[in-house]
Amino acid sequence: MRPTVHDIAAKAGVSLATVDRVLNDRPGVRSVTKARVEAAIVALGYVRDVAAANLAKSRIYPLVFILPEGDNPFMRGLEAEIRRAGLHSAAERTRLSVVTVPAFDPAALAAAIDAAVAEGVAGIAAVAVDAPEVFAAIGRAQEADIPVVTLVSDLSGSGRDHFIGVDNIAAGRTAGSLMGRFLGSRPGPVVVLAGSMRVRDHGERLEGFLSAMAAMSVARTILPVLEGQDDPDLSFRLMSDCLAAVPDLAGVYSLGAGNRGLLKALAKRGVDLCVIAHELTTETRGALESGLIDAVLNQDAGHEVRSAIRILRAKADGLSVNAAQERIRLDIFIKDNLPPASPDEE
Amino acid sequence: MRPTVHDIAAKAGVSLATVDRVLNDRPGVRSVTKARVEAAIVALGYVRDVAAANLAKSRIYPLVFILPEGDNPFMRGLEAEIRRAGLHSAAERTRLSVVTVPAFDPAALAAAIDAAVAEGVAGIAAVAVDAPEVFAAIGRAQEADIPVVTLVSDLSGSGRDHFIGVDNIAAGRTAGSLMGRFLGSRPGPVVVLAGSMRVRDHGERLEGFLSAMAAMSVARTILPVLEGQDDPDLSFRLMSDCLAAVPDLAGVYSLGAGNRGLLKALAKRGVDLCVIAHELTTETRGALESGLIDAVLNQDAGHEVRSAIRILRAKADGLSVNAAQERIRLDIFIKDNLPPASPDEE
DNA sequence: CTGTTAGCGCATTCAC
DNA sequence: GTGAATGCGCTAACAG
Repeated sequence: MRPTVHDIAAKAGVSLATVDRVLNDRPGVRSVTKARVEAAIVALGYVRDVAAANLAKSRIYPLVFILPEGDNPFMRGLEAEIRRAGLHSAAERTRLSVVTVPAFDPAALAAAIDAAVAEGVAGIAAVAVDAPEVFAAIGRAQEADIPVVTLVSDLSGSGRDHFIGVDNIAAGRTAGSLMGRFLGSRPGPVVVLAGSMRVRDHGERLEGFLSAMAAMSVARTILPVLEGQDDPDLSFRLMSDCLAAVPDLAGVYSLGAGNRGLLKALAKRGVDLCVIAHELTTETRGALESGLIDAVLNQDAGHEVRSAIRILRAKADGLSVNAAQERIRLDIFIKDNLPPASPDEE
Repeated sequence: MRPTVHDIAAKAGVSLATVDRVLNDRPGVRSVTKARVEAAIVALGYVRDVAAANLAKSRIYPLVFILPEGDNPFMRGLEAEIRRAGLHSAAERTRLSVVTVPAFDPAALAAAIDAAVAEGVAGIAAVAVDAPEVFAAIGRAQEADIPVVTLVSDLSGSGRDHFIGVDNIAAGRTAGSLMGRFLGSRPGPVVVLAGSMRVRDHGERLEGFLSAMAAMSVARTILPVLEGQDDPDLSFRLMSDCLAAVPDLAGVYSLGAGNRGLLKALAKRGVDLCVIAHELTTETRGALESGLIDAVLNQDAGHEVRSAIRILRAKADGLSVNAAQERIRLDIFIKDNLPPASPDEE
């Protein structure tokens, strides 16, 4: 049988309450007593039964997710995963809520973080925007002792406890490498369609892509980046203009969420390009199946949500996290390794 | 507050014991009483607190993993993941053990299953071999009411409760598709290096690969399959002979665990082929980084182990499983999206 | 500073 | 058939 608090109380010659105090390092224990108890703990190899502890505390963890609003399919998919995770939240003693704020808007994001802090939530997961207001708000959350994780787009250097998402530089490199191999010796320039350079993930993907393309044996022109603000109409216009202006275009790397506009422009022109996009959504899945898109780089939203919950809970309890399990992989999907469609993939 | 057994007891006008009886449908309750309790349960929207239930039961779940022995790096990596999961097993009230049996040996596998059943374990996870003895052994486990999941290689049609692994036909198709794109218009035949057709995963991968190659616009000769028995020496000899006999060989698909022998043969010849292999190990990772291998298809061993544990526990408790979470993805790794090396990846 | 006591939500004897 | 009482491992009042 595993040792319990009773065993360590007996071994140390103290009461349960005292054991509990040193276990949760609460004040009110003489250092000698504390030392004796700690000795007993290591001697017995005690490890606390978290389930029992939570039962006794009957504590619940209100967690808030802050996402950009709008029709960004990946973000809406993330939201769906959060709601789905909410169904099982009872078992994990968590209560999940979602707050949406205007995309690429630092002030709104900062306000949402402050509101969550004021509410006294047990943890915050937010899709970061790279701006001083957001830095400051995260700092205030830290001071209030509320763990914060960044989701999808990081803000390292801020006080965030953890980043949950892919290595976006590597993602860009991967896109570049695949683009190079798929194009082979075929000539023609390549264009990058982004959302906004205000979010770090887009900037990092571009950086990785450019470096991979530069390292290719076949030199290739990269046209100036199109910033579509993740907006379907703007993305469509930018892409249409580009297709008209550059008849020998060989490839497109869509590193943001402008895929709807991109696909519309491509379909209209009926050109055969090498297209690499991000995030598996109903749109990109369909385009992959029809051959309009050659590869999709993806981060698993379900995995990210579950990871965020586990990490925020662990942080709230002051526990450590299993880094290997929490690492988010960069999935490469082609037509052939597409997972079966899930009902609410968006 | 969530409703508890007390609430339902009060509402139904019975005692806790009776509530418990109907909750775990144990005998000894008049059908009228039972109906009244069940009405209260749905009326209150009761959902059982699993943590508390397990605490009260103080039950532990002995689970056994049956793997092929030998120096198959993927299997040893799987074993490492099981041991790693064992460290956290306390929290999940599981006790994990690993049994190894000779590879591709149905009788040994069947005997190991029978032994586990005799021991009275709570669940069995096994890498299946396609043979009647194994079918029969799985059947006996089912009769003893012990859940069985197949790991990595399936045996559908047997009574296994679940398969944990990738869709191997899709894996083969993916390999074929990538091979075709990477080779482009480069001429030359392609060869497949397999382990044994006695395990279904190898057969399925071959099937998928052939169909994808057949569907390519560029017709390409596929040489007869080399069966290396996942043995480094035999794989090395077969590959060396092939390289000598086919000077214009364009590509290799290694669908089993013969990568060590393959790489040795390739390094010796210093040829530049398109090589696609399975499973990310220290060897394949190194070869990917050095450019000897172009792509690695992988199934995440850690994910598989954690999934097996969750599923066996759920089955043992008669609970349902979240299919989406348990689906094992087929990872595509190229040089650029390689995850950081973990200490014990093997 | 330290100990006693009473639960958290559920399962399980043992009586009736 | 049904109910009362006890405990799983831990936390949290409340006393001393």
